[in-house]
Amino acid sequence: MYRIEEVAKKTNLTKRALRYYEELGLVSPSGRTESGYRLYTDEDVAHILHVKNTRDLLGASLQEIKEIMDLGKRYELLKQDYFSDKHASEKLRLLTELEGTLRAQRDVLQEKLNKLADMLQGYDDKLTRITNKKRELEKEIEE
Amino acid sequence: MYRIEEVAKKTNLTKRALRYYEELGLVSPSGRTESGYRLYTDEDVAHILHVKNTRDLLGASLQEIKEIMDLGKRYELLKQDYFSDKHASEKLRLLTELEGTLRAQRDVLQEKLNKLADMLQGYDDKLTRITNKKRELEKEIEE
DNA sequence: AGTAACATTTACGTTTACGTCAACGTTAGT
DNA sequence: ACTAACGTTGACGTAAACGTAAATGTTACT
Repeated sequence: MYRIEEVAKKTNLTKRALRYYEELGLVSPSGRTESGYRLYTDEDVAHILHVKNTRDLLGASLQEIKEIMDLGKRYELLKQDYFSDKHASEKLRLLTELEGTLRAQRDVLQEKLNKLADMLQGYDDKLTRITNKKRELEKEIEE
Repeated sequence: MYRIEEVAKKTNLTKRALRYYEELGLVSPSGRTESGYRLYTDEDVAHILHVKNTRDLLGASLQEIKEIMDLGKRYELLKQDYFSDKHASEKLRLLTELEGTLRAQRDVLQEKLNKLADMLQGYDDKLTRITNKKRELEKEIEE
């Protein structure tokens, strides 16, 4: 179990950001000491990193991230009462909703991936042009 | 030449955003009508799209984007006085600086690309698991 | 036992990236 | 010639994502 500063270092977030994320209901430490210090598990840290990646890579707002995760949690809850067939159709509905949003997110990611690849190619082209230019200049100077 | 609303539609930015970018020195319309209306060329639009992509994909702040582009412009300026060998070493210095920042940006992009690919894989896995689960549930309901 | 380094909550402050009027001029269609 | 739709420049407002300071308690070391 880690205290907040450890987690801040591990995740490269500030302590304030961690508390803020908790305030939004995005991440919660698994426990507290008797005196009230937050205690995070490795699992908590992994979760935080996932949130951070979603923010950085998908470019989603913290609210959006929360909504995605709440959807997942709602399903996990339903999953619990496994043996109540009564709720099978309800499960199916939720699952379909979850599938929809996930597929949408996936498509956004795919789109970003494509654009990123293009952009990277552009950078590489520019870099080789610069390298050539540098060689030219170095020759020019030598003389 | 397009007026601002056209450009807003083409780039999927608001008119306010376009003016704001201009205020920051990020993008300027190539011309104005006699009465003061902004006029953008296709080249301007392409530039704006590049800025937008850099913001969305690299996740850079508008200030950072400006700094990157200013560096490029500084080089373009030096490039102008092509025949003054006197400045060859100065060119080389600027070029090396430019190369450095570009390479850094490239590495960030590469890193993001890798993480994005991972994340995408994660989504796909989750989606196939959900699809299976749905099939299960559908069977269960039929009976 | 003292103290430096860590933690807590509360609350106000700040930056970025625009949104939203207001007051006013321009363009274009009928 | 009128009017709707578009443009301009201020200038103030705002949401998100924290930063920062204050007041206070806790750990841990010497």
